[in-house]
Amino acid sequence: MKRSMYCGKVPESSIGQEITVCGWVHSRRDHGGVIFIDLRDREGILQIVFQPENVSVFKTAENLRSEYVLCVKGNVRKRPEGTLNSNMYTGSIELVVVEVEVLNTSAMLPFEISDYTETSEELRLKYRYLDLRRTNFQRNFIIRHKLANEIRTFLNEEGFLDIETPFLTKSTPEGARDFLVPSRMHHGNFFALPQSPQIFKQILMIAGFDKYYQLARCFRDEDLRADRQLEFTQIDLEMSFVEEEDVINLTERMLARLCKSVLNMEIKAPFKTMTYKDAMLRYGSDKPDTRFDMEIKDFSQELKNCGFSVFASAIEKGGVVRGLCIPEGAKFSRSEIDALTKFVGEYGAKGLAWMKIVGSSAESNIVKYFKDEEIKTITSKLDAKDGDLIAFLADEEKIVTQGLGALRLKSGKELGLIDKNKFNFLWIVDFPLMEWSKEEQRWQALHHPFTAPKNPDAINKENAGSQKAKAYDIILNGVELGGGSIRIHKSDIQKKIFDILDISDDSAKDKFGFLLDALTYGAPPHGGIALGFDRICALFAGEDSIREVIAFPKTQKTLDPLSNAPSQVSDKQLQELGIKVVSVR
RNA sequence: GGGGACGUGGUGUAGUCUGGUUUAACACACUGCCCUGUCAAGGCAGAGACCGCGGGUUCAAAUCCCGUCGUCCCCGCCA
Repeated sequence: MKRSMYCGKVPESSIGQEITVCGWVHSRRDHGGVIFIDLRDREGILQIVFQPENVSVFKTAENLRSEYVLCVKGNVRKRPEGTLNSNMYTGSIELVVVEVEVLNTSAMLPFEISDYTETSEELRLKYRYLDLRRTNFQRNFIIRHKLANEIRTFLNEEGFLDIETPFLTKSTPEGARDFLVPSRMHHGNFFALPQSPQIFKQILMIAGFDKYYQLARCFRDEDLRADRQLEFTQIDLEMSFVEEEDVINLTERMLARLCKSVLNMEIKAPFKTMTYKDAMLRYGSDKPDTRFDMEIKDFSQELKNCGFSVFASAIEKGGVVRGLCIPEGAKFSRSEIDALTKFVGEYGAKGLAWMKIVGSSAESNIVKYFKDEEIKTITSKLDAKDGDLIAFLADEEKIVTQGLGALRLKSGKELGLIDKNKFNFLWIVDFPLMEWSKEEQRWQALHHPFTAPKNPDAINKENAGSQKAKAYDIILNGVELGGGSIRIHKSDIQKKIFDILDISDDSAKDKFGFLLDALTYGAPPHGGIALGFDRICALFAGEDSIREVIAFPKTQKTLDPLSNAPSQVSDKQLQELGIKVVSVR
């Protein structure tokens, strides 16, 4: 018997035909005199009917169990009146068995392959091949494939060339921790797996390829989160002879096309744009979720002379006072407010000041320190209404921004203010080029040190903090999909930037010398963007974690329960690589 | 490196706060039987866990304490 169709794709028009399908026993409903099997393949489910007239086939059906693999030949027919299932594509038809072959049996499953129960992720990952049989996974990876395919088609049409860059590259200690690969031929030397193809794609521009793209695997040896894995895929692209708006425009057209072709969703371009400064001030985040309002307001001017010493002194020390109105928060109990205080404490806030709005007045232990007009300013600026809670943070700007930003997001989620059907794309622009690192006492690039300044002639060590970058991040529903920039294409400017970043000539030469050299041989103006492909897949599939769109992910402790990686290696292997294990933690 | 939540038959959970009524409960899955229109099928019967692991307190521990391991979430980190 040879398969002629996918179970999930049998059309109503095939009624009356004899077809052959293959798949897994999804469920079995034995009525004694008639047995139904839901046969599942990657496209969906088809109901198979076994009737007692066909004695040998019926006997086989009585012994079928979950996840047995079958090949079934039968006749497609319309289901009898009143037995239609409108929840499935094949719900109006069924296959009456003529012949069945059991291709394989299955042991009892370690967990149910059901859309109705959640199993621990550890177990699911250990038996990933079973987990991946779930219909939502089959759907997720079809979406992932469609997205990848559509991206390639789009970029090909736009004249981009898909060029591979190496996995075995040079370690560049700026940025994330590298995965190191020991060199057998050169003991004591190491390759690094790429954190991104950044330098190579710039060199491809210098080489004249003009438009490059790659669905590039990247590696970062950092701690994991729901949206981070050790290895991940990014849509990496670079273009020559362009400015910011060219890359932005291309990205918008690509994303709008993905929405249309994969989700059948119309997205209007151009997308909204917000400056970095605005995003941090109003949303407390460089990746604001604009699906709900709840904007943060600054009171550093209005309250600098207020009677509440915590606020006044914070402002005097150069900090800020900002507030957030949580709708219907006045009903929060003391312990609920304590929990909020603890929550903002995770971001360094030493306390949380609050006022409950009851009727038209404010109530709390700090209200007495404020003049009536100050309260009025606060409530009107925040548009606070009866029953709301106003939360304030007073501290250095970074702590206030992060704390209120996180509180806004948490409250928005918990109060159900987020419309899950919205797809809000947003560009963040006008990024600072550098920020001061207190730990290292030096300037650090906000994106990376190859990002072009808006005004390269004006920049110096004194004004570096106020300089803007030709950089842009694309945000979707509060998730950073990716970012890019126009790069520096002149070696003198690149040297100047390294100088301001306190990367010495020797060190720059050692780390990035090959790029600096390349910039001296006719580098064209160029720029690009890198988008997190896994995050895009997760958002398009409606998943919260990128692990749901990656076939074989690692656990949070960076283990693979399926293969048991990482694992110890033999002494012989280590010897060949010239590696001595000094201590084992 | 730090904070939090969780860990109970194959799976998902209840029981833990307030130790004893527990012979550890329920649902699903599993095994057997019944059933000709179900679709998260139904009915009857059955098997299956010394409650992550180690130690302690107590007459008595799934329950309290200490330690440890594992998973997830968050902070740091992720140019």
